[in-house]
Amino acid sequence: MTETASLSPEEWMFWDEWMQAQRLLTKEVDRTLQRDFGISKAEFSILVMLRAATGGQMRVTDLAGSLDWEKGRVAHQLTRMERRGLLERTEAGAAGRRTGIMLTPSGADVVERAIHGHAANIRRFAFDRLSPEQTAAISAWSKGLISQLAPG
Amino acid sequence: MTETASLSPEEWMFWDEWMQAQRLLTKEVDRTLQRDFGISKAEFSILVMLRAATGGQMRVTDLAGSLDWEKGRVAHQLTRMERRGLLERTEAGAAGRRTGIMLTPSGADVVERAIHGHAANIRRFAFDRLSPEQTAAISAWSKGLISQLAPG
DNA sequence: GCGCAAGAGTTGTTACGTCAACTCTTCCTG
DNA sequence: CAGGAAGAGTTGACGTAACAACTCTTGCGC
Repeated sequence: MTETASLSPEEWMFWDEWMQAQRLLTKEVDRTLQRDFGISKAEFSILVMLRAATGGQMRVTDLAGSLDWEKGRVAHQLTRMERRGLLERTEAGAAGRRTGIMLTPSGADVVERAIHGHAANIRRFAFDRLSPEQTAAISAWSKGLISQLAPG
Repeated sequence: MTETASLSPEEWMFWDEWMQAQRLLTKEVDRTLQRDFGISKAEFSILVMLRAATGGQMRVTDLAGSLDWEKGRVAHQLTRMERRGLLERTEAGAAGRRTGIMLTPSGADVVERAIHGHAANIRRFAFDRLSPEQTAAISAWSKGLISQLAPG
C-alpha cells in the first residue's frame, strides 16, 4: 500500500479527469431520475430488482445481496418507499414478520417509465459517445477491476 | 429524455459492469485512505487543496469552487477537521470572521503520506492494468463527458 | 419439548451532503 | 454619509448511508 510510487503530471491529470467525469455523469443520471420520474437512484435500484423478481415478491436479504447493500439500508429504504406508496410489505407466514415485498401498481408504473428514460440517458452519455474500440477498452478494464476487487 | 430508446442485453451488461467496477474502485480507494491514514476521501480532498495553496492559506469560497462542493459542505467539513486537529481557522482581518484556513503540522504530515499511498493505489488499479491504447480511449471519454456535462 | 445458535428484519446512533436561512462585511450608488 | 445589494461564512433542518444492537423466528441437538 505504501511502496514508493508516484505519478507523473499526465497520470494525475488522467485520474482527476476520470474521477470528475464519473462524478458528473452519476450526478446527471441521478438528477434525471429525480426530475423526470420523482425517484432517487436508490429507489430506482430497488424498483428494478422487484420488477425482475418472479411474482414481484422478494425478501430483504435477497435485495441486500443483489444490490450489495447493508440490510439495514434496505430496511430503511423500504420503509420510506412504503410510506410513499411505491411498494407494500405484507405479512407472509410468520406472525409479526413482514417477509413479502411487492410493487404497488403505482410503483410498477414508475419503474417501467424510469427504465425507459434511464436507458435513453445511458445511450446518450455512453454508447453515443463511444466507438467499439473504446467500449471494448472500458469493458476490459471493468471486468479486470471486478475480478480484482469483488468480494470473493 | 424520454424518446424511445432501449438497450440490448450486451449494452445493459456493459453498463452494469462498468457501474459496479466504479463502485468497487472508489470503495477500495476510500477504504485504503481510512485504514492506512485515518482520513476520509472528503478530508483528503481538503488536505490536498490546502497543501497546494501558496502559503497554506485558503478561503472557504476558494475551496468550494475548486472542489465543486456546496459552501455549506465545506464549512461543515472544516469544522469537523478543525475538531480533529488537521487544520486551524484563524481570524484574519475582519472582526469575527475566520477567513484564514491553515494546515496544522499534523495535517501536513498526514497529507504527504496519504498522497503517496493514494498514488500507489491509482497505479495499482489504473495504470498497472491499462495499456496505452486503453488509457487513451478512457481519457477521450472522460474529456468528452466533462465538456458535455461540466457547468458552463 | 427445552435450550440454544443462526438467521431475518427492525431500530437507533452517528456522520455526511444538501438546502435554505441567517449574520456580518464590503462595496456601490445616490 | 445613508441605504441597500452582493458576497463570505456559519448554522440548523432534513434525508440518507454505515454500523451495531436488538427482537423474533426457525431449526437443530439432546
